[in-house]
Amino acid sequence: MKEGRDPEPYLPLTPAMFHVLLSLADGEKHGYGILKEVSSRTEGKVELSTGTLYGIIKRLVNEGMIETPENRPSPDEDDERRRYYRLTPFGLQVATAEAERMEKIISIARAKNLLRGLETA
Amino acid sequence: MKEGRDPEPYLPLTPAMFHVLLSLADGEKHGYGILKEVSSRTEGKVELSTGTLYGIIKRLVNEGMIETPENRPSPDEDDERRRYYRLTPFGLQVATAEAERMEKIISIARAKNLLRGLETA
DNA sequence: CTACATTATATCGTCGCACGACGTATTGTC
DNA sequence: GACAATACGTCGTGCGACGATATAATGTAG
Repeated sequence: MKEGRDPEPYLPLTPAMFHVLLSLADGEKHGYGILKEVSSRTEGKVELSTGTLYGIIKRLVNEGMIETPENRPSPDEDDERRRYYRLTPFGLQVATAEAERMEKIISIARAKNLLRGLETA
Repeated sequence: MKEGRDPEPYLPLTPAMFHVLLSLADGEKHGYGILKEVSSRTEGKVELSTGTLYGIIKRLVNEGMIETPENRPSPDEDDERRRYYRLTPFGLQVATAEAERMEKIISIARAKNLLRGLETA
């Protein structure tokens, strides 16, 4: 069976960190692009500051959860200033583990009637 | 319509804080009882230290999310040492808002294929 | 009866992290 | 030519989690 690093010690992720991983989950992006994706995805509710973002990126790279792809995008639509990042397999594992952790908490919240049930119609 | 305080500025809750509110969502408990409930509910994965717990309790009381009930439990099964806490209506609102926030993130994670879909059978 | 574990509450110091402020530079628009 | 937007980054502050530590009552095993 696939035995990589254990994601557990990294949980729970901070909300900001999870937003960044989530943002990269469907394709590589550059820093500023992550900022904009998170903002639009959350309807402007989550506005990561650059201080938050670049600190997180540094840590994620150090921990091997994201990496910089070697090949630049098609040279015509490239921007020299941009630095791209993508999830590593381990980064994906951590993000998935965090999502599963949240799912469990949600089901408890549901059991305690904090949320409408799935079929309470 | 019911117009109380807005829970939004308090979100996202820290995982530890949410665990405490969640613990009180189905009835009042005392500090040590919260510790044990969280531990058993999470299968020992979340072990709040007393430093974490009593700091959180202090803040939650200050912010009006929890309160101490005036009446002690039936005097035979009481323990003088215990201090009980219960959710205020506002505390319930905040916990619910946090649960809803998590639900949204989970649905995004699902959309990006981080979790098995509901009907992927 | 005397240790030791458990129950129970509380404080303190450290460290990690989010965040706003600031800084620099390029590109695009009015 | 000015200003907004794009894009990267650092630094200081402050809050919060957590382990360590303290205190004390109760319950249990030897």
